[in-house]
Amino acid sequence: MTETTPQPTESTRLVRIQETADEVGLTTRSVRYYEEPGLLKPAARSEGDYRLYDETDLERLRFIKGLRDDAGFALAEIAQLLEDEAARERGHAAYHATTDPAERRRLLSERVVSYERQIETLRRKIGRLQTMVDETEARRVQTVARIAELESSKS
Amino acid sequence: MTETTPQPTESTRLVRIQETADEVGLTTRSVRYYEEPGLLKPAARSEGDYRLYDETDLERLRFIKGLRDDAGFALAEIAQLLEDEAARERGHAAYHATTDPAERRRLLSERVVSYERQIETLRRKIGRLQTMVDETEARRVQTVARIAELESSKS
DNA sequence: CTCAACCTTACCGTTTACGTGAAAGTTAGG
DNA sequence: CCTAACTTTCACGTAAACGGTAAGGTTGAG
Repeated sequence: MTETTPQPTESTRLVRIQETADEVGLTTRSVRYYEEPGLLKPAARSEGDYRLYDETDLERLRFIKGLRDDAGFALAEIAQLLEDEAARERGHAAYHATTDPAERRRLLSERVVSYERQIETLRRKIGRLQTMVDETEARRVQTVARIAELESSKS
Repeated sequence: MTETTPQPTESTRLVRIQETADEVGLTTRSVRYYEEPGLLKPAARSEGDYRLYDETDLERLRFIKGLRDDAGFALAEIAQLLEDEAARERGHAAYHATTDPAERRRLLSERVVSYERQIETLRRKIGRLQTMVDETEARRVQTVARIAELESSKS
């Protein structure tokens, strides 16, 4: 048992929490904290119980960070979005577990509804933000026009 | 001095905090709290120091609530946006205080930059949200296509 | 003038999303 | 095997954004 390096099986490179945090731009504290509301669980634990994350976890963390920073979602809301995603994946599994076309249609329909709910949530936020952009843009254009006026009358 | 009702001068109707809060859908606690970071100050105070708000204040509160609820901005960020707005208005005043075309152009340009900064901030958020919508939409479409497949092969 | 309803400031409590150690165990190079 | 660096689980601290309540002043209809 002279297995010094964990011998990365090539497809599953696992990193510890500090490297993970650095990689996605979070603190180790935040990464650990995200386990409480169930936002993510490390792909594995080392012999000595160290958290080990894989590439899927990193993507998930980037996704969470995006929602938090850019969209301003609370962790509870993010948890909801991720839960919906998980539900869809469970539906995916159930889909392959049956061959009954009617049952399959039902599962797929459920998924579509879930997607639509999520899109609705996001679109509502976008709508509000867009309104603000439009209003600001209108004022900007008006101001630019005033500048043009001054330019033309200065001759 | 049989002046019972404060005789609303028609243009400046002032309301107290409870009515104000109800009107915009906030609690009195929040409305008071917004004074701390300097988000708004009541238009006036009554003889006995009651806060009195005018229509401008109500609009401002609705604006704040929108940013908070829909856009998920922190109060500090909202304060920044409102400060920019205030700066633009000061520029507006300065604009009318001078007749020098060069100075006027400078002030207007400053305003445009301020508008653009705000638009940038909002667009960044929208962009991130839109990406999520697109991804979700793509999955939805794919799922709908799968349902159609099932439908066509059931005959 | 009276009194219920409303308001004031002040202060303590709460939730969220972490920051910051403390005390102890784990890893990995030399 | 030793040790520095990293990690673990508590556990307490903090800033933001309020909620709630106490103690007392203000308003305005009757």
